[in-house]
Amino acid sequence: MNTNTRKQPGRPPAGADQTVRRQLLEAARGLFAKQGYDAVSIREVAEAAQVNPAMIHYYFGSKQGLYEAMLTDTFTPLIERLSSVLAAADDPSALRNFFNLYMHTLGANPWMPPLILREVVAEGGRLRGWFIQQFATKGGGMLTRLIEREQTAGRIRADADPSLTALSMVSLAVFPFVAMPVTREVFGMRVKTDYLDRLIAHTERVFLQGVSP
Amino acid sequence: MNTNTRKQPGRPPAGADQTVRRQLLEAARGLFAKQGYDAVSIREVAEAAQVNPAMIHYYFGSKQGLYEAMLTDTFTPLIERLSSVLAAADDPSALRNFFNLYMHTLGANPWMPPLILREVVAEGGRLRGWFIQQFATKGGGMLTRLIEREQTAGRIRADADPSLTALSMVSLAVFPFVAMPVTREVFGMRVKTDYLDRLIAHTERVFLQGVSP
DNA sequence: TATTTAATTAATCGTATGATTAAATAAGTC
DNA sequence: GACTTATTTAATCATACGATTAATTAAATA
Repeated sequence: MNTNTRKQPGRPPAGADQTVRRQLLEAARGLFAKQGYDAVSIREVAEAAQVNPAMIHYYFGSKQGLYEAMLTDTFTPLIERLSSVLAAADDPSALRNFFNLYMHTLGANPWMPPLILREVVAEGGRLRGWFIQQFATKGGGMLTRLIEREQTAGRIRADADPSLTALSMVSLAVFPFVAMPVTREVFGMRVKTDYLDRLIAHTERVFLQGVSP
Repeated sequence: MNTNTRKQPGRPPAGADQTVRRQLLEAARGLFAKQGYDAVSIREVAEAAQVNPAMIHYYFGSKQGLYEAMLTDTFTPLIERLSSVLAAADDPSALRNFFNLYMHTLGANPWMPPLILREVVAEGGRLRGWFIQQFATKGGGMLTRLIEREQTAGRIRADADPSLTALSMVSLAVFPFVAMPVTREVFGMRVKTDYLDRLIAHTERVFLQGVSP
């Protein structure tokens, strides 16, 4: 990918993209997602990005700064896309659309599930508060309201608790991805090209049928 | 709890229980579950257990030794109980029994979900291999076979993929617990005494109805 | 051309950590 | 009572880590 000569000291030409900054963000995302914050040293990140360790402090101030920059850089687009889908939730296929976008996004970005696991779900996750504000209070509340709307429309049985129903939906949609490496071995699943589609179709049906009147 | 005088140097009386060892295991379980392996220093564990840091090496050889001892001490009983329930899976309520034991156990031992998250589900979890061998290959295979049996009995629709069905079941049963601190805030759930029972009843119904013919 | 600014490098600092050791204490063993 | 064994303590070691600094390079600016 990087066929140019190695970065050399000295002021870069005008209009140059900050490739070093981006290399650091990407290396950090991969390593932090796989090993966790504490287990990764800034020296490792620098080596993976093929830059000098001091560059981390030059661009991000500290290890913590690099980490937080990587997190916002990673999750902001996801949050925005999900929110927009949930916002346009008037049509009857909104639930199905949400399922598809959510699961396809997770499937297409393999580093997302482990990061969400560490930063949102796990105890002491640094993104939990931010995530709850950004997505949950907004998106989660919207998800609950979407389910209530589906209930009044008669597509979801009326005696189901909306919050618990939303939780079931998220469970079905998220867990298969965060647990993918385990479930593969446990249930002997092969990674075929159509696995993701079969998983989504199956999950969608289990949920919709499970909460139908 | 510990009203006796502080432990003093010198050989203990015969038949004395190794309280220091047990205190270390319990302190380690709480801290490691909450903060993760790297974030916890042996000095913290020793302080929480009110013993000298060198005791960790005396009893367990190393931090790693303490950690692994704590993990086996914690998960061996769980594995055994789940396996035994899955083994006696001839009666028609086996699925319901599994749901109840599984979710009640997780609900009754709050340190289990975060530990499972870190050690089994998360990338690089130290227990993953062992867990897959112990529970998954055995228990997971049994779970899949149980579902196949339910299919031939006509209680689960025949066109459902057994592996994906097992995955849906585990998703519904596990995720609410590992994500409990988040979902509480996201969906505005209050921790009432009957929350666990309502959660189990709801989840059980969503699954059974979702996979019914 | 002279000066300033942006980027990169190598070297180093202070600290927290896991680990180890030798000494001290007290019960068991003969 | 001599001495062996089990447990606890305090002190110390080596190291890896995050962080900082001063020097170096080259483009921008004037």
